[in-house]
Amino acid sequence: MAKKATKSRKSRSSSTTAASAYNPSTPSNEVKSSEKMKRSAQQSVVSEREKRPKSKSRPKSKQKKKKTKIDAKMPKKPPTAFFYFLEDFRKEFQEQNPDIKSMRDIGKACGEKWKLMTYEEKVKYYDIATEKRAEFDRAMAEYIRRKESGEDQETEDDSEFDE
DNA sequence: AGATTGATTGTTCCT
DNA sequence: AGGAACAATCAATCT
Repeated sequence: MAKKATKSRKSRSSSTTAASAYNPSTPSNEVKSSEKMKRSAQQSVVSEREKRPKSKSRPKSKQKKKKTKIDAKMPKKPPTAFFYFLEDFRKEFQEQNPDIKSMRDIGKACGEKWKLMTYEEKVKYYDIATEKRAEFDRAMAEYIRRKESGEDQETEDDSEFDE
């Protein structure tokens, strides 16, 4: 039933689709207002964020490492629904399988179960991810704004204290 | 000791 | 239309 949750993207404009499906209490009005702005901001950020350090690090694997601390100001990609499910599933999984501590094994178990889950169950996590992305977009827009406004500011007094 | 990998799916962007 | 890449996490592995 229901159409496939994997509606692909287009979430930005119709992101409310999935959410409204099970939660029709979410009016979509103001969204259009910012839609324009968000789009512009996003594209701008993309250029910046897509600056792939080709020489810096190119993992032979697909998933490159996280090389931590690159741009703390840059909003990282929000976790997907699956990741939220992982966070929750991990707890139970560790309780049931205290022997297994590696995320690798858990990930496999999660992936397997994830596929077994129904749309209703998954939609719950999809909603979280959807909202998170909305916030992410906003954070990104602000990030760009700040960057364009004056990146020179950079007040990092709190950071260099403890050393 | 610090950096990196490995594994999962979802989302996103670019070509 | 599809592929490439990255998102969290933590133990294990490598240098």
